[in-house]
Amino acid sequence: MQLFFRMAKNRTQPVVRKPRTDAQRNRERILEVAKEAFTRFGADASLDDMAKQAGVGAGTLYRHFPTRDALIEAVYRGEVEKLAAAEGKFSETMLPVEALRAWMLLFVDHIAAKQIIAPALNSVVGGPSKLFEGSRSLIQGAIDALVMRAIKSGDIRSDLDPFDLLRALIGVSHVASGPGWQQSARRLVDILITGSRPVNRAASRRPGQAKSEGDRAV
Amino acid sequence: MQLFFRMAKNRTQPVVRKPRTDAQRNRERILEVAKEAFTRFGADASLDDMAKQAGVGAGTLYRHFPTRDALIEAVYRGEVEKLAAAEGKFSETMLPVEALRAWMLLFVDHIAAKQIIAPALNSVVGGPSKLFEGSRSLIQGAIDALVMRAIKSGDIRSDLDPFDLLRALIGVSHVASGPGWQQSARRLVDILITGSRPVNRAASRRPGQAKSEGDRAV
DNA sequence: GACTAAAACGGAGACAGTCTCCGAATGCAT
DNA sequence: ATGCATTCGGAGACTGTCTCCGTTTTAGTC
Repeated sequence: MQLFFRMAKNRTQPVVRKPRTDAQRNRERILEVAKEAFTRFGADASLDDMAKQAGVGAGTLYRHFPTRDALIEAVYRGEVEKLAAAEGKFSETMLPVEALRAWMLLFVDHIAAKQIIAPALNSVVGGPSKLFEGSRSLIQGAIDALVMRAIKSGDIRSDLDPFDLLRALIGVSHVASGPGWQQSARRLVDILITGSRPVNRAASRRPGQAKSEGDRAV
Repeated sequence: MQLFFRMAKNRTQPVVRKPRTDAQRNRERILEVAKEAFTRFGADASLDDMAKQAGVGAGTLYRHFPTRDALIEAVYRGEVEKLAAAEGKFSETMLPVEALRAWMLLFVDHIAAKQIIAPALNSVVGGPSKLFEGSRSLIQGAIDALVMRAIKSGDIRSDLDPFDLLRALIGVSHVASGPGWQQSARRLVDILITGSRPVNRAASRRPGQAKSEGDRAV
């Protein structure tokens, strides 16, 4: 009976072995060290150094995480998941626009604070890279839901593409350095929200232009 | 007498020699090759390869441009200068907001099109790097002028920090990849402009929130 | 035109980081 | 206890950065 069961398993997947404990342990130590190293030395800290630091060979590190990006994603997947989870909470307890605003601010706080992830996130919106596919869908799902709700409530223009906002957020996260970047980021989020409101509720352009006619001299 | 004259010269500046023609020629060939290489292979194209391509030794390249950033700045200084010049033209011929919008779009077109420059521009808003100091002041001057004028005309909120907009633009430039980024960038510029209009002319928030109360279910 | 000091050249090589390969070690399943 | 799939780990090939210094070139002078 038991044998039969295993054979059935072997059909679908080669073998379903429990992952070796040392492999698991090494993986976690690498992640720990990597997080430390990335925040200390930036996105291009030496991978070989991390391996040494974690007490494993370079081969081990590269087997677990074939590329630098893969390692970065693994390190920060936790943050991404928190972010995705926050969407649900905000949507339940806040008004549509405010939920969107709160989530955007959280994005800036969580992501931009770890400068390392921002460059890597580019592959989310752009590159041919298939890495970050998991993170991408999580984030995309969250912002899609928030924007949809805000559009339905009438607080956000119906022609707003959530992906545009995501691009903008990643952009803002990119420049997360220099004095006062956090304040600046918050102001930018407000600007983005304001700029995403429906036209009839936002500026009526014609009067604005007409009025400015008198002020040509500067 | 002549000797005397030369000695006098030596006091102020070691010697005022005309720059060697080969140095000048090599410098230009390096720039040419570098532009090509950066656009073909991205920001981390091999510098040694460029040297070889330009028919000079690595030492020569590094003497002219001590760091990668220095080379990048030199390559794209032309673009930056065009951008700064455009500010004056726009300010003279267009209404304040429209000038600002046009310049922002030009920024996206000129800068974001060369993906290479965006990462380097980070040092403009952030890093301790003293490179790009020249470019920084040019760009900053342009956007300062545009925003000031738009504020005076009443079309833009008076508490808008031009530096915030600059940050946002650089951010947008950062994500200049993937399908349709150019359209997306244009939409984002519009959103930023709209979001920067004075509050009394933009959305009045309270009614918006009140109205949204009825739409909690989503 | 020949001379000379200053400047520029250029490539060998030291160094650092990435990534692979494969013999040795390990632990899961029986 | 044992076999074998899986993992380990580090030597080493490779690539790119940047420096050093002997050699070459040139502007300015006589």
